[in-house]
Amino acid sequence: MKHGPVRTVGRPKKEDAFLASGVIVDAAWALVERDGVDALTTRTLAAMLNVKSPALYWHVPSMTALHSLMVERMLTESIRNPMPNEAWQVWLHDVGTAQRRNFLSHRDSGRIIALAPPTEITRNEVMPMLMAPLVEAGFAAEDAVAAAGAFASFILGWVIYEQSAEASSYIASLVDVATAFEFGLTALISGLQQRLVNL
Amino acid sequence: MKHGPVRTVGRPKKEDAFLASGVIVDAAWALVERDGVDALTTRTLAAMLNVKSPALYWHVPSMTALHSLMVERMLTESIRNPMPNEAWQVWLHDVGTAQRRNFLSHRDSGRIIALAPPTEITRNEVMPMLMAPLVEAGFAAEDAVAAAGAFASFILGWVIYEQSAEASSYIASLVDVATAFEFGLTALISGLQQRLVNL
DNA sequence: CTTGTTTATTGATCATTGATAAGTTAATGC
DNA sequence: GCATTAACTTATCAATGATCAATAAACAAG
Repeated sequence: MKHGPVRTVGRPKKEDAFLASGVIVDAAWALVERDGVDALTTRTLAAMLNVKSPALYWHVPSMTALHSLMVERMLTESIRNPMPNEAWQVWLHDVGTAQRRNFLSHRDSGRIIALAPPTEITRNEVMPMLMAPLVEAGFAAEDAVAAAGAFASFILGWVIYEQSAEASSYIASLVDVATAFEFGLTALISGLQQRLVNL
Repeated sequence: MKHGPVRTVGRPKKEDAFLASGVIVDAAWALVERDGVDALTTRTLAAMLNVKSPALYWHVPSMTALHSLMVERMLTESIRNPMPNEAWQVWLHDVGTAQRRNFLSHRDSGRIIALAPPTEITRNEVMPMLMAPLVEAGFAAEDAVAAAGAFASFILGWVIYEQSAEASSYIASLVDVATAFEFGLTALISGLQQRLVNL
C-alpha cells in the first residue's frame, strides 16, 4: 500500500503524490481516452487522482482552462521544424499526417479543440512554427498566415468529422478514410505551391 | 394581448401557437445568436416560446438532437447546385464563400456542428449535392468523396477558429481574415483541379 | 523549539442543467 | 356523448461546475 485510501482534511503529507497542472492534464487525457469527453467532470477527474473535486481548483481555474491546457499539450506534441534541406511541401505533408494521427490518438480531441480557446503558447509557438518555413520558402507574410490557417483548419475539421461516429462510418462506407485524407492534404499543399509560383 | 401570460395545464387552446420542430429550431437559433450557445438551455428556449421546458421533449427527443436539427437547417440554407454551364471550380468557390458567410452569420455555429452528429439529411442530401458536380467534372467517385470532405473540413475548421474570440483576434492582428480565407479556398480548389488533370 | 504563515486539501453547499414521471385538459374520432 | 390522443404543466431527480469555510501539513522566522 502506497498511501491508504483514508485521507484527512488539510495539506497532504509529503510522501503523497503532489497534484500539479501537468499531472492533472495527463489524467484528464487518460480519462477522456477511456470514457470519452462527456465523462470528464471535475469529480471523475478528481477521483482518478485520489482527490476531491475542489482540490482541482487550486491548480486550474476552471474546466474551460483545463480544456485549453489539454489542447496545448496535444499540439506541442505533434509539431516539428523542418529538417535541413527538407522541402517545405514534404515537411508540411509530414506534419499534417502526424497531426491527424496525433489528434486521432486522443479521443474526442476535435470537440475539445472546438470548445477550448487557444492559449498563448498556441499563438506564440505553434503558429509561428508553422509559418516560419513557409516564409522561408518565399510566401509573403500574409500568405503564410493564410496558408498556415488553411492547413490547421483542414486538419481540425477533418478530425472532427472523423471522430464523429456517425460521420466517420458514413465516410468509411464510401471510401478509405486515410486515403481520402491523404488526397485532400496533397491537394491543399499543391494548391499552396501553385499560389507561390504564380507571383 | 394575443394570449395572456397565464396558462393552464393541459393541451393548448387552438388559437395558441403550436410548437413544432421547425419553430423550435428557429427559436433556438435566435436565442443562440442573441446570447451565445452557452445560453441555450431547455429552460431559456422554452421561455422564449412561452412554454415550460418539458414541453420541448414532446417535439424533440434530446438537446443533442436539437443541435443536429439546427445544423441541418443551416446546411441546407447555403448549398446550391451548379448553374448550367457553370465551371465546377467557380461553383465550388462560390459555395465555399457562401457557406463561410452563412456559418458566420449563425453565432457559435462551428461549436454546434462539432458537437452535433450529422443527421440523415446531411448524409443523404448535402454530401451528394457536393459530390455530384465533382463526379460530373471527371473525378473518380472516391476522389469526389475525398474532395468534398476536404472542402467541408476546411470550412468547418476555419469557421471554428474565426468564431473563437481569441483565435480570431489573433489572426486579425496579422492579416485580413476574409482575404486569408479566400487565399486558402482558392488554393484548395486549384489543388483539387491539379489532382484531376494529373490522371 | 515554538509560533505564525503559506500551501493544498476536504466537507458542505449552491444554482443550473438535462431529463423523466405523473397529472391535466383541449381537440379529435367514433 | 365518450374514449382516445396530443400537447402541455407541475414536481422532482441526479449530475455538474463552482464557491466557501474549515483544516492540517509544511515551512520560515525568531
